[in-house]
Parts: sequence; C-alpha cells; structure tokens
Amino acid sequence: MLRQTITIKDIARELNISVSTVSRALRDTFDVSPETKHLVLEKAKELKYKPNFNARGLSQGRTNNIGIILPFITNYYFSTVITGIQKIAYEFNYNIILYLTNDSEERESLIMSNLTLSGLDGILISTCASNYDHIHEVIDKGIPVVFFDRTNNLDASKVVQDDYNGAFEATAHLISQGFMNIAHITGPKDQMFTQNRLNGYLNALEHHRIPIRKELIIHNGFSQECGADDLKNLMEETNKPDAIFAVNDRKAIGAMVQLKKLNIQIGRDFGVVGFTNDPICTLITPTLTTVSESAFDIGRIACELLLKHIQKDNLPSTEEILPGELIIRESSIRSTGDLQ
Amino acid sequence: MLRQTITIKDIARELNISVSTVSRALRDTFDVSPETKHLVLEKAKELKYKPNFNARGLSQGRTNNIGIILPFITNYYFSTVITGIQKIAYEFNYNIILYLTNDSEERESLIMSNLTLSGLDGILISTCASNYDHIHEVIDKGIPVVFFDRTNNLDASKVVQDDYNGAFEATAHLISQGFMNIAHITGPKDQMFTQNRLNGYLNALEHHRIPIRKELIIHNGFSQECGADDLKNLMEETNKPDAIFAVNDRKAIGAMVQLKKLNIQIGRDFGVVGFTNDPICTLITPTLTTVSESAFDIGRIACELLLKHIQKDNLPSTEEILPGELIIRESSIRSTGDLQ
DNA sequence: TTGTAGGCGTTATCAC
DNA sequence: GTGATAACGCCTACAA
Repeated sequence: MLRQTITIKDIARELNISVSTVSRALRDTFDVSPETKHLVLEKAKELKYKPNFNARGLSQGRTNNIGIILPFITNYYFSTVITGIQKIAYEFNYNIILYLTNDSEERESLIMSNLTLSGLDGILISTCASNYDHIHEVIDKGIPVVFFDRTNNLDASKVVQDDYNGAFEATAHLISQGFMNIAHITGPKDQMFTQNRLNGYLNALEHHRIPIRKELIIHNGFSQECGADDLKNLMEETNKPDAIFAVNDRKAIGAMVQLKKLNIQIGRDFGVVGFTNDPICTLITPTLTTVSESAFDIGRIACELLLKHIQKDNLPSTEEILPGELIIRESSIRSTGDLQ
Repeated sequence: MLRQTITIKDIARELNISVSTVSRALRDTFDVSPETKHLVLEKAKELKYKPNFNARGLSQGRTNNIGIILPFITNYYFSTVITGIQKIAYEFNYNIILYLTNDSEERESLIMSNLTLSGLDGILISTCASNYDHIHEVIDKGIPVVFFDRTNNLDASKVVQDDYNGAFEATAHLISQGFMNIAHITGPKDQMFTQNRLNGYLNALEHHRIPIRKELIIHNGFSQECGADDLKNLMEETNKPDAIFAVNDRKAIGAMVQLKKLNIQIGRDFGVVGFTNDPICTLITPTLTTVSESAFDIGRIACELLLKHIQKDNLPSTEEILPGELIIRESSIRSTGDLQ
C-alpha cells in the first residue's frame, strides 16, 4: 500500500520543465513541440501517471460523469438500456453514475435536488414523477438532461419508443384475431408512455368501430402481481373480456399465470399481448405476443444525444421516436389453442 | 440557464464571516458557536448551496464514489446485486459508478488500469479474469477492493454464496429422485465459483457411490444458448444422461428448451436443476428446481464491507459465505411427469 | 514553444 | 470561536 500519487509536478521535475508544459503535452494541445510531448508521454507512462479527476474537474468545471436516474434495473428493459448507455459512455470516456428511484417520486426528487453541476456533466432520466419541479430545478442549474422511456411535456430532449403505434398495432392484431372484448391493463394515469399506449389502444378500437368499455381499462402498478390482480378483477365483471393488451410484458405474464389458474386456454380462448419483448416471452408457455422495444438503441441514442448537449451549450431539444415491432407468438393466435 | 454556482464564499460574504467558519459550520465541527452554525445553515438553505464534490475530493483526497465492475447487468442475479449495493451506497452518501466488462478479461484489465484512487474510493468487483495482474495493480495503489460472486484466491475481502453446498444439495436431490446419469453443464474452468459448484457435484456423486463420468461434465459459456448446445451434445453420447445439474438457471433453461424440442418429458424422464433462482424459474413450464442465491444481500453485504475498508485503512480481509437454499419445483420431480 | 502565476471550491493549520 | 492562509492537482491566461 503505497498511496504514492504521481502528479504532473513529478513529471515536470524529472524532466526539468514546467508543469504547464507537461499539462499541455498530456492534453495534446497544438502548441507544444513534438519532442517535449514525446518525452512527457514517455515519462508519464514510466511513472504510471494517472490524472486526478477531482483536480481536473475543479479547474475545468466538468467531471466526465453522467448520471442515470431510473426506477429499477432489475428488468430486461432498463438493464438493457443501461447497457446501451454504458457502451457509448465508455467509448467517450465518460463514467456513469447510477441512481435508483424505486419508482418513488419522493426519492427521485430527493436524489435530483442533491445533484450539482459540480458532480455531473449531464443526466439521463426515466422519470416516475408527475410533478416536475425537481427536474426544472436541475435544468435551471444548467445541467443538460435527456429523457428516455418515461418522459413528460417539458422542453427537453427525449428518446422514446413509439408507444402509440405499438399499442395501436397490438390492439388491431387482437381484433384481427376475432377478439371483441379487449381489456387494457396499464400503469398509473400520469405517465406519458402509459397515456400513449392507452391512446393507441383506444384509437385501434375506434378505428374498428368497437365500442369502448371503460370498465375494461384498469390502471394499477407495473408489476407481474398487479397484472394477476387486474385479470382477477376483470374476470369478476359480468361482461368478461376475451383478450388483454397489457402495458408491458410483466403484467401480461401476471395475467397469463392467473388465466392458467382459471384453466382458460390462452390463445384459443383468450388473447394476450404484452409490450417490451422481454426474452421471457419466448420461454413462457404459450409464448407471448408483444411489441418489441429497442432498449439498447434507446440507451445508445439517449447517451449520444446527451453528450452532444454537454458539448454544445444551447443545442435545441430534439425528440427521437424509435419504432417498435409487433411480434406475433402463440398467446394471441386462436389456432394454436391446444398448446399450453 | 444561469450556471450560477453558490460557494461557501458567497455564504461567508453575505454573513460577513470567514469561509473557514462557514466550512466548519457546514461540516458540523464542534468548535463553532451554535448561533453561527444556525445562521450559516439558514443562509445555505436560502441560497440553495450545494457542496462542490471535486473541490472537497481534491482537498480531502476522496470522492465518495465507488466503482462496480461486473460482466453484465442484463440478468436477474447481477441487477439484483447492484440494487443491494445501491441501497447501502445511497444511505451512506456514496455514488456508484458502473463498469461493464462484457465478460472480457481484456476489457476488465483495461478498465481497471485506468482507475485511480483520485476517482474512486473503492471497488466492488465480480471478475471474469484468470490472470490477476490488473487487480493486484489496483490493490497496490491502495484502493480498497471487495470481491463478490466471482472471486479468486487473492488476499482480499470476498462475499459469495455457498456454491459448494448448493451444488452438493442440488445433485443429491437429483440422486434422491432416482436419476443415475447426472450431467453437469457449467462455465469456464478457471472461475472459482464454477470450480466450487463442480466440486459440490462431484462430491455428491462420490458420497452416493455413483461413478463419475467425465464425458458428462461440459465446460462452455454461461448463456442460455450454451445450455442448449451442451444438452444437444450430451444427447449424442451413446450413454445418455437422464438428468442435468446446470451451473446457472440460464443454462438450465437452454437445456429445457432443447429437451422440449426432443420431446423428452422434463421431470418424469429427465431431471433438471439450475442455480440462482431467477424469477423465470416459476414461469417456465415445468417450473425449474434451483438453488437460490441471496443476490440482494450479497450486494448489500459487499458494499457494507467495502465501506468499512474505506474507513479503516488496514482492516484485515474477511470472507463472507451466504447460504443458498435448494428450491424444489417440477423439473426434478418424477411424479409430475405429465405437466409440461 | 515554454514558463509564471493565479484560480477552481474546499479543507486544514495555524494564529489570534 | 474565528479568521487568514496555504495546500490539493490541474488548467489557462499572460508574459517571455
């Protein structure tokens, strides 16, 4: 344990030149002679010099850290988004700092109010909030923010999947399979992506002149358990649904588990469609029809966008919408009724 | 966009006191009068003062950042470990910086050789390496390191699950169900946890006087696809296995997918046991017997341990082994043969 | 092309 | 109890 820290001073001393020259050589600025630069780089390698990020950050006003704020990482979608973010961040020499809100608005607000420009060059966020004061506060501080997945109506850059069209197609597909009483089990009302998927569902029904039945639309949490509960409640209606479009795969799977318990043949007698394309869709029986989201690309693009905002101060906000794709599997096809 | 940064100087000026007093008051040191402290705290809140971490880190030589280095986050185990780490880190006001190695030793080495004490107070790592030079290098720099899950024989603190006993129990369970030709599909040989699970498997066989057949032990990657491939290869043996103990649930599931294609009745005719207790175990048909790992606790405990090492310079290394638990489900029980 | 000096925001070491 | 002042390591005018 030596804790010896090599600084540019050490290099300067050994080479009998000034620290500013060393600093310039290391940063590859134009105004330093090739020989000096070479000497400095050699010596730096020899001494195993590593820059001190605190010092650099302090003098330059930046840190090369970007923050990611999101509800969870224990699911396919978010962990894949992060992987996409990480790829870009790593390429451009940025570190990512992870903050988990646990889907708590209070927690999210608390985390953000403690963030400073001194600790973070920018933020990527999938917000769970319905009130945006804390986000405004951060933006006002001058910290670049890019939203992904769960956004809002603030003027900021966003990267999302095409929730509306995905939901429209999913619902239209169920209709095309002859399902007439399609329920929608979804999340809290105040989420933007939830609203978009709901609208896709509603417009698909309208478009096919199927009457909308409010009692078939259930707002609840996003978890598998919530999906199971929602289905249970729906099946207690006098006029039961014959299909479900779920806001995500988790809830769809919760519903499937419940349907199996009720001995209802998924596919043949009851259509189920999810959203995300979690790998589990192909493993569960019957396999689950869903709308795929390009989670990795969303992370990648969001990070690229954030880096642009960090580099250029007043870059106008942009909104990127990535198309989804309906992936038809057994859970929504009537002819494969005797699988399960 | 104001980018106005409030510093202790601003507070000092407004209150007509010195910066050192402000600094003391904010840090709650004993030698400052209650009134002054009160005034400072009030003013800090009024001006929305936030400390500059770069400056603090520079003068104190620490950052309140800890690094997590692991292969992936897109699976249940690792994402849950991180969630555990995050909980503790957040409580103690530490940020976590995420590095993904993609299971590449080269990448891991590259990442670590760029880490410095100036950027990180400590490191939590699940290593994919077989050569530990880069890890030694970091430890020699004086950066505290705690290993979790994938460890090695270095003298450092470790937090792992009880791989040996979990594997022993899993194998013994298959034997108790009457399976006699139990294969083991696992990962690369040079991983410690892989070795431990292999040893548990081998000793369980020995203990029940079942001859060990080397051709039933397959080293390959950790993915679901590898599991499917392994099974395919095993079934081409003249003396086929009648059960599999997989090093993790992913591989077990890959094997199950393949068994289904071959129309082999899992449970009744072929036993399968995994390791991890990924939630998918209860969703797949038939449900998968497995050894549960306390992923969240491993993260929690590893982080707590790291913080202790950060606080106390020469704390002796400790090794924490968390017990697993065999969770018996359909895939290993002969009597439920006609599920699937 | 190189060197000098001041500053980034905070903490620590002295005096007072 | 409080206030100067010098670090911490690096960057960046400005001067040479």
